[in-house]
Amino acid sequence: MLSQAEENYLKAILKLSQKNGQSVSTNAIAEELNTKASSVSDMMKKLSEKSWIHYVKYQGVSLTEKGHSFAVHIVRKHRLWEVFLVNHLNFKLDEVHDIAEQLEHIKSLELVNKLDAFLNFPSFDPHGDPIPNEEGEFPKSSAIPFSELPMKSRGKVVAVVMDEPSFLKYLDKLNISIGSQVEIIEVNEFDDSFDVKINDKQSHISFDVAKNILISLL
Amino acid sequence: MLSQAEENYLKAILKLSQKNGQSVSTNAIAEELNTKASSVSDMMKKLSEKSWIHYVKYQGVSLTEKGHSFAVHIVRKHRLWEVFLVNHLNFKLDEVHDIAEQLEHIKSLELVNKLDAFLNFPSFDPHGDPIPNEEGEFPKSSAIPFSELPMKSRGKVVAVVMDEPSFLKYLDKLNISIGSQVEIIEVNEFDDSFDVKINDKQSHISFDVAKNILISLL
DNA sequence: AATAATTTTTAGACTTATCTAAATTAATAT
DNA sequence: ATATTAATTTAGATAAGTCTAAAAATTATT
Ligand SMILES: [Mn+2]
Ligand SMILES: [Mn+2]
Ligand SMILES: [Mn+2]
Ligand SMILES: [Mn+2]
Repeated sequence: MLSQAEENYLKAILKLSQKNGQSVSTNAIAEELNTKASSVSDMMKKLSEKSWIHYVKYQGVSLTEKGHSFAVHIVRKHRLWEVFLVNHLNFKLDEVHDIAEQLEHIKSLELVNKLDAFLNFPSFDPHGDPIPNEEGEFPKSSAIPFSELPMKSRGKVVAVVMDEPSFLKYLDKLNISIGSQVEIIEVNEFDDSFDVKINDKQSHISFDVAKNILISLL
Repeated sequence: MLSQAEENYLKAILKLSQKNGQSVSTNAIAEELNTKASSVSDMMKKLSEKSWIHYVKYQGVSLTEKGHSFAVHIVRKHRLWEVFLVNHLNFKLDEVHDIAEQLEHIKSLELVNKLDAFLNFPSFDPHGDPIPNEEGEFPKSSAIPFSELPMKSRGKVVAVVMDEPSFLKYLDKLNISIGSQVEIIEVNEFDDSFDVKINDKQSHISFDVAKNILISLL
């Protein structure tokens, strides 16, 4: 069974390899985890012996298939807990990361899947990051949060992340429902809100609302 | 900040001193935690230096005030998580302990209190064990689960642990509400169910129902 | 291609938590 | 009161994870 430290290393390697592609350097991992390069070297040797990563001295590391799917599983747990904390315990967006950083290490497959069901199988976390399903598959990339819709492009609402009645009621008021056509007209920098078109009618929505609406590009 | 190991030791000491009163022996702790007496001795020295326990060599240990209230806090977390797992994630009674054993170590006062509120400030966990409040006070002992009402004695329903609509509806059908007079007539060993009187009318309830109804003795 | 700068690894030390085996203290029985 | 037994502590090892400082390898620069 993986230690908490080992899990954090795997997650860091996943994050860095997703960002920069190819193999990940010792220094990059050290920086990501606020530790020293020498500690990373030690750990890489260990993870490599256990076949979680491919490691050639001085050449950087990459995840094995086994390592990759485990790292994805930790990310899944992290993001599901964040959904719980924000949607059900009323935490603010900026308060949940550190707690999820701990909760992601709780070991119980049943717990993860029951939590997933309880949350209604969300596809994105409160920060708009995609949540892999039980099989480790990320939601189809065609669905993105409204808040990340490219300028000028049009999209169709395909899902809603949050299931709070008050939120759904508010969407109703905004005339947003599954299937609505949407488009971002302008981003207001100072509060991250958006001037938008909903079914060709001009409207205005906050970032908090936009990130909870999933769009498929047209 | 306490390590997970230290927290488990404090909790074990609390549990043993609640059961047997007075000071707790090295061997008792070792057995409770499935470890060796020598490991316990080492840890006692450490906890004592940090003022979590009173420790005199060969004389056993007891919690300091600080140690006691911290241990109670861990118990609080453990039991609140158990309520969440059973009432909201549909875990069975026997499946939650090991998971709560991990969750109890998550560090965030805000999390505990928000969870408490989300669960509606329950007084007992799914096993019928009392849950201390934020101040570390256990629910007044006059309230006990129906399932622990002594034979022949009568009691009054003062609270309901579970807040599931389906459960409340079922209580309604059984004619049980706050203030109802209840009495246990007989315990059916093979399924732990009870023959009872509710407002002097004979009825039958399962253990699962009985443990979620809080009684104050008349 | 040789040198300098940077990155990475190794060597050695430290902390936490655990163990086995031996020594010590306390409790019990003669 | 001694001797025996049981409980507890100490001594010495080990494993995980981290660190600093030094050595080695790689990369960049002249
Ligand atoms: Mn973490
Ligand atoms: Mn997130
Ligand atoms: Mn525990
Ligand atoms: Mn319990």
